[in-house]
Amino acid sequence: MNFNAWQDGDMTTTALELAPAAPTSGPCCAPLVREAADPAAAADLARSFKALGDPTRVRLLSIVAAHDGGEACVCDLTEPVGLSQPTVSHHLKILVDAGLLARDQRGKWAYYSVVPGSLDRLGALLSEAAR
Amino acid sequence: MNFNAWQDGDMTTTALELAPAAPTSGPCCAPLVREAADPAAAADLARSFKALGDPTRVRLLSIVAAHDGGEACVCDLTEPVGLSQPTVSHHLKILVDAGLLARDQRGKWAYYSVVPGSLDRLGALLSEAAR
DNA sequence: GTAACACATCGAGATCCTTCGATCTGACCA
DNA sequence: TGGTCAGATCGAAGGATCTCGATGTGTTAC
Repeated sequence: MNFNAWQDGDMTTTALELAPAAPTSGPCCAPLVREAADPAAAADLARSFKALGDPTRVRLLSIVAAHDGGEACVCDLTEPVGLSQPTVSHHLKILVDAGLLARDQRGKWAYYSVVPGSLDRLGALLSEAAR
Repeated sequence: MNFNAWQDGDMTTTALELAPAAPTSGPCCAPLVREAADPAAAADLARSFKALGDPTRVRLLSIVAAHDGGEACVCDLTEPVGLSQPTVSHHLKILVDAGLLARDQRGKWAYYSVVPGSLDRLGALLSEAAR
């Protein structure tokens, strides 16, 4: 997993070529509004993105994916992110609840791994959303 | 833009076939940790996802994209999401700051539109992250 | 049985986020 | 010049989130 490419890109927020048909006066509020994402679908989506909306959780996900065997226990994660064990445990629970990480208890250790396809699914949804 | 497909899927959080080499006893904390995403890159990524981590903002993005000409003004958005004008303005600012929406002032109206490629870029990053 | 260990859960404090009414800024019109 | 409209900005209230130390739970080792 390579999240570092995010930094190197040219995320230019260029001005858009706006549709010429847009009026500059008169009533601007068209009565019909195409509701592309209903509230329930939006809430589901937002829940997944919210889990990725914390730098610590992005790092945890990344470290787990890059770890030997694609899995890591809590004690592997506290030191790299520089947070306490309860805090790391809290973030891992959020990632599990979002369906991004899976938890497997083996003996006294809890092993976390990335759920296959979960990131792909989110990514595909974003890539296709703009069409 | 169709965000509704998110609801229909089978986002199964199946148990993973875990690597058999993982030890069930002995020291579990390997000294070397491959840091896949450095803190700065993780923070940048999290900032983008955090903008998408609110159901209202997902709906706003979706409504803007589905609107005539791919753009909409604030007065087109307050009624569909059922929130006050200052609140909608606040959410739009967050989406603009995240590079997902562009703002263009024409006369006394402010038109918002999805920044081309911004969602694709995030989506591609997620799709490739798991590799 | 008892001790040690890995991890989850439980408050609590600090901070951030969402939302609103009120107000301010510009643009347009008479 | 004054009025109206679209939208941004400004506090403030309420709730959610992040983080921690303390503690509980289950497993392993002696």
